[in-house]
Amino acid sequence: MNLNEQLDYLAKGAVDLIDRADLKSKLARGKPLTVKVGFDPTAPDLHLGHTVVIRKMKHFQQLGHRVVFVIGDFTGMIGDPTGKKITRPPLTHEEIEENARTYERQMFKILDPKKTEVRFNNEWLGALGSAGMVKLAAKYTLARMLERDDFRKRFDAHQPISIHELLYPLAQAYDSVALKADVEMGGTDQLFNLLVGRNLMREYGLEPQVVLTTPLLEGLDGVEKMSKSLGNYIGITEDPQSIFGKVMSISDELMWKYYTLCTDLASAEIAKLRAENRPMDAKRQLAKLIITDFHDAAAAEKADEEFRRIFSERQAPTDMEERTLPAASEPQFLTKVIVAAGLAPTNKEAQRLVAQGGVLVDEAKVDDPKHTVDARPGRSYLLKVGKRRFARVRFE
RNA sequence: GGAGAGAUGGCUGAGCGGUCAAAAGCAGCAGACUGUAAAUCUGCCGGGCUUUGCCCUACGGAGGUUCGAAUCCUCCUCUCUCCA
Repeated sequence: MNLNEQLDYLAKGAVDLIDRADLKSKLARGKPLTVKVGFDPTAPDLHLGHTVVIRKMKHFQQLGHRVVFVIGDFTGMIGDPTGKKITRPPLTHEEIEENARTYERQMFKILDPKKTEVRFNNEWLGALGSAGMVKLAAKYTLARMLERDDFRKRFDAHQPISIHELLYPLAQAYDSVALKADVEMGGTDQLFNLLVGRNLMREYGLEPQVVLTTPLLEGLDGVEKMSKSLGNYIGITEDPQSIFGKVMSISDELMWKYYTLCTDLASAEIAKLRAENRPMDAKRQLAKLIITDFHDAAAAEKADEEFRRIFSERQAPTDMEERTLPAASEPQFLTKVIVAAGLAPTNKEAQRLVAQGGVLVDEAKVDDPKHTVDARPGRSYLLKVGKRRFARVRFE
């Protein structure tokens, strides 16, 4: 790739790039750049939303640059100010180690371990001491801190801003100083913090880092940003079948954003796919690409086949859970069997499902909530509840 | 320190002392349709019970008034706003 192609490749999907000319001149030197991204040590379960920036890290790696994955064990004590719960109890050393290992396990599905450095920012921030912290704080002013949107809003609204919250952007910025970062990346919500890094580096007489922000990825609902607490996420460690299904469940419109942010396809290729106007095929392809990243191509193919089998052809999956239930001489209510097999949480729910025609026993619809099944030893049934819950139950 | 507002089902948010298992929206689930677990439409959406009904639990917590309270009173806990 020539210089401009490299620039385009790295800028794909980015929201802010500050600034392009700086990045260009850094790249032009032909030396590996230090690319830094910080992660919160308290939430080590990565999902597709996190992969947006991780994928961008990979792009830098592909071009031969050095990527530093900073685990904010020091900044984690402060917690990025949100105006809500502020100070967090510090994690123990063991917890941090454990979280770091989890991070590594997950992010190396995407990143090249050989080109990735993992660092903890307590290494240099802890060493600073209180005197060092005061010196650091002396480099910045309140007025500049209030440029940050949420600080400004809280200040204007007379809501509390604790002093230590002001330290967070500074501490994060100091990471860039300590690492002599050439580039720092983060979500769009990180823009202010990243820019503080740029300013602080100037204060320390270093060449300011380039700032690149990536969009926040909407979750499966297409509205809220993807997050574990909202349950609208695709986890990096999920099984292929679930990932496939979840991808298929996003809206046709949202799919293109996922293509841009969660695959390595070039913008032109994505535009071409879109022009073909075969959303289902495009979405299947997307699902397979994502699964290939976290598992492998064979798993992706298998998930696709299973999906077609179950939803397009409405057949039972090839391998499904088998549940053994205690036999009884008396016939048992189907609803109870459904609950016992773990296909519905409560009897009431099972009744509803049956009444609404969502239950098939051995491929035949049963819509009588009082339906009973023979439960003598050796009897076995294929249960289908709703579109995607299957189990074979056997009475022993 | 003082004054005031509020706490309702996963979330947002209505609720007249009885007709409230509690409006509405969102999320979720099911069905229909389909090109997908897209979109759209319809239904369901605390739990138990061999169930056209009965019984539990539920409106921040504890008491009280009442034949009857999410709705009234008292105290407590928590959140927020304003004044100092």
